[in-house]
Amino acid sequence: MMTPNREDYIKIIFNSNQNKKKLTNKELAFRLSVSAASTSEMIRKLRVTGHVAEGTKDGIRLTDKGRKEAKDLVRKHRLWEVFLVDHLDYSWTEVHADAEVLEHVTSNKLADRLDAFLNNPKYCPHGEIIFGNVEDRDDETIALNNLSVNDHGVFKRVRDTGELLEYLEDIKFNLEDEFIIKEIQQESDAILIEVEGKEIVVSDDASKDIYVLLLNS
Amino acid sequence: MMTPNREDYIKIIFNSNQNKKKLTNKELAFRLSVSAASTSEMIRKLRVTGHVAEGTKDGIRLTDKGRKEAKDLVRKHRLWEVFLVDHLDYSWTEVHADAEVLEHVTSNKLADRLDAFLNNPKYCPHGEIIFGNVEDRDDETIALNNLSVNDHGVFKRVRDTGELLEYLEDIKFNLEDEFIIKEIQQESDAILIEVEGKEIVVSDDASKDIYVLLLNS
DNA sequence: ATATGAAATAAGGACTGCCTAACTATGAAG
DNA sequence: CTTCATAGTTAGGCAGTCCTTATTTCATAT
Repeated sequence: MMTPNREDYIKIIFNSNQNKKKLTNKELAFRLSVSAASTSEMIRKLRVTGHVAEGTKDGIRLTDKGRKEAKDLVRKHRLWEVFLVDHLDYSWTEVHADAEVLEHVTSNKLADRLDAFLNNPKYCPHGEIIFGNVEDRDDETIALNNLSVNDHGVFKRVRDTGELLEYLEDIKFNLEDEFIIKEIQQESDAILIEVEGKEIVVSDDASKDIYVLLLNS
Repeated sequence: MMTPNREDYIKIIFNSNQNKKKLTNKELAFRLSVSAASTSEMIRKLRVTGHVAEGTKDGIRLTDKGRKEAKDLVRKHRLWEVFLVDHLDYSWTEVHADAEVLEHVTSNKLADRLDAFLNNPKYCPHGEIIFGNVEDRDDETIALNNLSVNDHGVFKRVRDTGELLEYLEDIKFNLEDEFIIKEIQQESDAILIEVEGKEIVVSDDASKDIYVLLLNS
């Protein structure tokens, strides 16, 4: 009944719902690189199985059942990421591919045991919360692009979007590092940051995917 | 191209080939609980992909390519078993189900890293060798049913067949335990064994799946 | 030489998941 | 309020996997 494919649909819907963005059919199709007809059809099926809510005005939304399943998957994905990084020497750019397939074949027992083995981690290597161990972030992180010169804070979370991670790895960026904003460049809005004694430049685009905890305010 | 299903076919063929048993279409169908037509069809496909040898007289046999793939899978399966038992507190009766699905989604990178993490184990929890770390057993194990009264030896390997494992778990049987044959019962051929100060009875049937290293000779 | 059982083939069914093309609904601009 | 563009749905179909039963072919032991 639930296939990896259907699970991927559910995860994307969950993600959008979390971000309070109204998820349209078109957007979903785009994200999955399939036609709008395909998503219409799949959404219909997922309504039948009770994962996607019926007749909503505010875009495609999950039911409680669908949300539970999505959280389960995300939890498993992130637990595997922790394992891969902490114990198998994966870098944070490498983890995604393996975690992605593992999550779909992970029984609840396995997830629970893995969780215990990892000492119930609260965050994955990218700083995302692990459901079950934390329900919501207990700190108020905001995207880096909202900061001003002289603001200082600490990196807490990076949205997992391939290229960004590679760049951050290159410049030896680490979560929990403290930083201070030195300059925000004209035109580009790129941000010059001092962190751990070195200066790095983060493009405006990238800065939207880096979440920080502000320490001055 | 390779699906978990096809991989299961290959594993079964590999297993039979290892045991030098001529594998017939019928036997394969029986083991997979499908019709003979299904296996005929699948074998045809696996010949096309170069996994199963063409026109063999001695039953269905793998090609080098097929054998390599089977060994890979078996290796992954057993590595996961070691992980589950050694680090996630699985009992040896529990490991099979999870290892079975994990093996199909395990990249070579993941397998290698896991292998290193586990310190290149030579044997899985049932005493089977892990390819890559050992190519063949270096000891001469024989099935328990070949022994005579007063023979003594050490348990080395148990064929993974569900019920047997549960029974052995019940009686706190462990690999590497030393034992001595006290008695072989009339009629039933059941074997009375003394091991770790306690006496256990192993049915003739079960004894064929327990492999030991003989210490007296 | 033939009967028997094994294996292969033919034909088709149930799924999943995708597509294009056509149609319908919706909502914003005139 | 109508119109027009865009979003969404439905219909019909295709490819792929894996299975089935029914039938044919093949090998071999008597």
